Amino acid sequence: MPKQALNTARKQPRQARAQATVNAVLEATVQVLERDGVDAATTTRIAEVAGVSIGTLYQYFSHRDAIFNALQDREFERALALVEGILSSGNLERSPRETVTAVVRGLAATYAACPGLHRMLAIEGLRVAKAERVYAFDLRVIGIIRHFLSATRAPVRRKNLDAAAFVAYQSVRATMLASLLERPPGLGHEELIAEVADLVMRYLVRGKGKRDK
Amino acid sequence: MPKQALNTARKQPRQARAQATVNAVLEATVQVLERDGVDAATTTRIAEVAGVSIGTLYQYFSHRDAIFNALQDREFERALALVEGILSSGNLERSPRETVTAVVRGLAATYAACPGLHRMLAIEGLRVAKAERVYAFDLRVIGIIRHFLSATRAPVRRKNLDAAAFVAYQSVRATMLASLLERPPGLGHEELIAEVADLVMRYLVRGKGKRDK
Amino acid sequence: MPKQALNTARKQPRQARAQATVNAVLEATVQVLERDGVDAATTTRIAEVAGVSIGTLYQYFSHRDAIFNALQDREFERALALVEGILSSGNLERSPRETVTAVVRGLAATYAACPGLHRMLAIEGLRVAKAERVYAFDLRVIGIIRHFLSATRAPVRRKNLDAAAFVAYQSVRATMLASLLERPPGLGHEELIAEVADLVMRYLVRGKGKRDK
Amino acid sequence: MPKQALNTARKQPRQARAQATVNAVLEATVQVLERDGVDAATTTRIAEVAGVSIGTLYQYFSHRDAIFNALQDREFERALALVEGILSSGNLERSPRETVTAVVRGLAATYAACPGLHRMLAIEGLRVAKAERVYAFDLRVIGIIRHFLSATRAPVRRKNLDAAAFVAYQSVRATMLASLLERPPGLGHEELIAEVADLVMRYLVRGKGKRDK
DNA sequence: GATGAATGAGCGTTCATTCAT
DNA sequence: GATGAATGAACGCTCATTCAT
Repeated sequence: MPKQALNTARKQPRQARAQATVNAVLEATVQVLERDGVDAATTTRIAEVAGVSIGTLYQYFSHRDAIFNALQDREFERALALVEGILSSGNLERSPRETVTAVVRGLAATYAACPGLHRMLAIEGLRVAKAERVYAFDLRVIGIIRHFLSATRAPVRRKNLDAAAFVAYQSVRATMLASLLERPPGLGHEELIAEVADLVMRYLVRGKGKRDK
Repeated sequence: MPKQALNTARKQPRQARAQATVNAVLEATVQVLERDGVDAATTTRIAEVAGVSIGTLYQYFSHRDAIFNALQDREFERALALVEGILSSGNLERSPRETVTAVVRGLAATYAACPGLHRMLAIEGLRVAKAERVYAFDLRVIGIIRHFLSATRAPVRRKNLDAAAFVAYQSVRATMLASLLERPPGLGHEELIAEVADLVMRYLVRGKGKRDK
Repeated sequence: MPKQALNTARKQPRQARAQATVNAVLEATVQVLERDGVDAATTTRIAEVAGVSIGTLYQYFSHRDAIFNALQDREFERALALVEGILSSGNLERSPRETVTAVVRGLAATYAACPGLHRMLAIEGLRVAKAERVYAFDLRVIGIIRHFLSATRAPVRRKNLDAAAFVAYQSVRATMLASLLERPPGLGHEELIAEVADLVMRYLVRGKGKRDK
Repeated sequence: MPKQALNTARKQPRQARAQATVNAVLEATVQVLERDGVDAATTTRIAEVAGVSIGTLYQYFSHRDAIFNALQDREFERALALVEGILSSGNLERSPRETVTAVVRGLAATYAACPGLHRMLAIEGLRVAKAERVYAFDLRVIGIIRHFLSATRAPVRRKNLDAAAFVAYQSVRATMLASLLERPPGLGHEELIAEVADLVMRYLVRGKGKRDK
């Protein structure tokens, strides 16, 4: 079972050159997304930027959405790894606030690294056709959070851990993304992270206001 | 004060029939959005469902986006009125939790009334071209929330009211919309409202856990 | 036989108000042509500028081209009257150069009064559908010029008077219009008139160089 | 030096098939123009006649006008080459009348080869948007004529050579085109050429009446 | 495998014209 | 007569996708 399978990939890129092409297309897409926005991300443009012919592109991606899906998978995987890494048992000794802050900061950094990409991912995630994929991802995040909440020594306030994980995740995600795209004035990056972390902390953990250790 | 201002210069409906047409187009768009999703909302389809020729549609909307914009305005106005109604000074005597719950429930109801529409609104709101409109709306919501926070007798915990309003609004919005579109299992509607209300309450108000009155 | 019959007119405007409407439409068309060019001369726009509803416009002009045709008739009539006035027997005593210059200057003034209109007329005149109308007009001009050439006491050089009239007319017309629309530098208005007059003079009249009286 | 430069950035035809397609489109346009006139020259029709899909057409021409522009360039270049060839220094020994007649005849032949095309070119040339292109061309013709006038041994009568070139060019152009489109009776082709040549000769050259050698 | 020319369904939009009020 | 809301054929154009070379 390959760790990163393109669901709709036409062929398993076994050769190095093939993998290089796939990467080139993926990177090109991100680049186009960042530089010119969603609407510019046509297959022609992507192939062009990737330095590859449109025919070659279609040899590795059965249709345009497959590229977006691959990108989505990649980001999902990345986000999952991030969250999992921080919430893994090894960090159970850290203070809850530190842990939460680390997750929020990590997610914020992920979004900030390529806002255009995440803008697209957010748009695509809202299409009915993509609902399943997003939902599957959400379930995995929730699973991880849920597991952490039931393992942590911190006094968790919530009863319904699934609900808590969902609410916490959506709140963090939406707020960080919105702040990145709208850039509201009077809201510094660090301050926002602190606010969101506090939002989540107070929601999840009993008696853990700002001044508590 | 025009009852329904079209953003782009186009014929102002002077006859009753004209206003009916505008409404028909707007309703048709919502219908298409609900039934078939964003991608089906072509001008041809909308005109068809509205029982109107494409030419007529263009008499009242200078371009397709103008329809979406009108819908956005309508929903924005609706949401604003809702929030403002609940947070207005008349409700200062209510318990903070009741107030917050009312807002969350109201927003949830608004979204639930036409999820497809709000899905589209969310997508459009993510397009760079629409950033300004969304931002302007956000500022107004923030203003209302901010005003409430500084007027309420409840002990507000936050220092930066703008940040608090932004974080609270985005969290509520995203969570309610996501739950509507993804329908995660094990998360009843009322339970979700209670969770989100609690999230916001603990974040905003000092010492107001669930069991407090 | 009405002196100015609109060939495709729907009704004879017997009442004063009707005639006023026809004029308003015609003037509005000229205005739009001058201010915004040919492509802006839509029926809607014309009706708007004329202060008349589109329905009313169509009560006096069976189709858009009827407006253009009326304008063409009007300008043709105007040009014809001008040329005829100058070339009429009463002016036979004037020096040929004066006569020719007067015609050239008159035509130039006519074009300069509303370049946009004549631009449109030139364009329309090139459409196959309009060939007949232009041809009929040309025949009339040629007739007038021809008559003058056979009546003048000046020594006419040409044998084929029809050919001469045609060549002279087309040359004057094209040069004056082109200079108006392209405004070539280093070519003053008066200088151009003198040049064109000289072109025609030398072509038509024997031994009538610039320095001859 | 690209053999055929498209004004607007579009795929440069690298394969032989591509160049064939470009030619097919251009030829198809001329054909449509000749057979059915300007108004029939829709992109769909052109593609159809070219035996090519509409998409293919747009691979080589960024918009419909680009086709017309390419055709304009081609004809401009052709006319320029013709005039330049005849007025080049090698022909200085020929009698002026022969030279002028050659130019007039050449231009007449060019127009007669595809009247529909030149009708369209004339119409397009009258659009404000195209003024620059026409003007640029006119400047080039004028330059060539001017250069010839200052190099010829024939006694040139005009002082302002720019004006003379402009007037002469416009006269020839307009008369030849009008005669082609209107086909006035009693005016044979050769006779017209002789008339126009005489018009220009008498205007430009001193003491060179018909019977002079 | 790679290429890129070719495809065409389908989109948004315009505007001359009609006709119920 | 006058109005202007409604009409819809037709246009220019895009872009994901295919397939001969």
